[in-house]
Amino acid sequence: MAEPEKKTARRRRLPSAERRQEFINKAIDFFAEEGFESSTRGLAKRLGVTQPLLYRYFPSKEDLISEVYETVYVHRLKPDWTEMITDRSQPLEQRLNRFYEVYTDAIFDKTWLRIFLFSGLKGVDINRRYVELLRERIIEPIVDEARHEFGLDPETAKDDELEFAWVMHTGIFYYGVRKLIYEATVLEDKTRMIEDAVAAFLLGLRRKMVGGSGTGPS
Amino acid sequence: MAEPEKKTARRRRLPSAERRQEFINKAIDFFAEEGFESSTRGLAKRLGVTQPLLYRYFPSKEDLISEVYETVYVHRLKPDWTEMITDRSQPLEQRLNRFYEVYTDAIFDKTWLRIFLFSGLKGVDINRRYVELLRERIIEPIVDEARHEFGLDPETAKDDELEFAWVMHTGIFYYGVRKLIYEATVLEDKTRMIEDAVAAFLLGLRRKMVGGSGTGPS
DNA sequence: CACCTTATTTATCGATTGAAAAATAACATC
DNA sequence: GATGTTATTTTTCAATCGATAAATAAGGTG
Repeated sequence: MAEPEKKTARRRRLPSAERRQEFINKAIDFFAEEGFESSTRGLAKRLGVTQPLLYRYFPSKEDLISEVYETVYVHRLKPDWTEMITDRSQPLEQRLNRFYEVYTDAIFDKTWLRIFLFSGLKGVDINRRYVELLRERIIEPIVDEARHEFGLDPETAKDDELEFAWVMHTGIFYYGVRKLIYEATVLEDKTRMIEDAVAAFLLGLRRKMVGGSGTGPS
Repeated sequence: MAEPEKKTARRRRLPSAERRQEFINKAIDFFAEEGFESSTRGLAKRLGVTQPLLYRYFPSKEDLISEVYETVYVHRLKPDWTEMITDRSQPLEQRLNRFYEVYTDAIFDKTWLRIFLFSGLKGVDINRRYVELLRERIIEPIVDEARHEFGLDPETAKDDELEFAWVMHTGIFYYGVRKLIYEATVLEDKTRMIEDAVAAFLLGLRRKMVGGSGTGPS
């Protein structure tokens, strides 16, 4: 009465290169949701293939994870970010607003943020490299441009100025974390959030660099 | 020739209450370092006891983890934080500087930050509750005090003002993450970092609330 | 159609996991 | 010092882990 029940599952037999990339892409989503401690069997199930097949394409789970990191981080890197910040044909405030609009469009992605946070907690090397890259290509250029704006020597950026830029940057960054990771209620107007942060940053930086209006109401 | 090799390890046989608390306290450090996926055997080894003993005190690994969360979060809660912010006998800027000095002293701890970040990624309920508590006891009071300072109705705090306070707050918070989790080089002068952030926050907020000095240099 | 390559599955291994059951020894009390 | 309680260890189990070896079938080439 029961049907013949063909046991052997259909095999799609994709060419190697595509298959490999498909595995990596879906592994990114999988590990971002479940964490890197999740099993290769769970991943294979989601992929619709058997678990040993993964080992045809990656020598070990760790190698697969490395490729996940590499792909995730590399794909978000836009080399023209620095140019957006240093393009003096526009006012600095406008440049920063535009940059953070674009930057947050790139990284405010649930998968990316989770991978970033996971890798940071694990002390993975690529996370450190990314943070260093941020400093070189974003934080330092921002402070340099601000010093230029205020007529100071760009070469002598102070540590507290860089720190101040970090605080603004990570404050904006964490808006995405609160929204997409903690799923908290945030201001829906992202542009407004950025403009307020950038404006306060420049106000505060000018106060630090060239003195100026105090803070108290008196 | 070999010595008698007494097999049975010495047993300390601590009273139940102390033992339990000792387990929780050391479990906090253990899971903060190794992550919550680490084995109960690894934990027992660090505790200097056998693994099944853990199950005398906690019905399951998950129950132990819950106690870890509870202990970590509860121990950091200082109910007088709100009072520090709302004590109008001092200028607001001074209050905020003092509050963030104390607050960061409390949470800039490698173990606490790691547990917080882990629990956030896992979507644990207590993390959400903590963030909501932050809003009620810190973020909203800050904005209310600022509105009072600028002669506005404290009851009509706008969403963008709360968001702006969040950005400053999380920017300060992330200074600790960069230093203790990413082990990045940060400005050693924490007080300076706080003062700059708070000053810029108040400058920016006054600009938002009552208008005032623009940002551009012209 | 025959043949070869290789993508994929089946089956399995040893290690490790959370957890339970049973044995044992430390301590309190009389 | 005998006795009962219970903290602790020893032993063990079933499930799951990453990984390997062998069997199988899909597809290309002649």
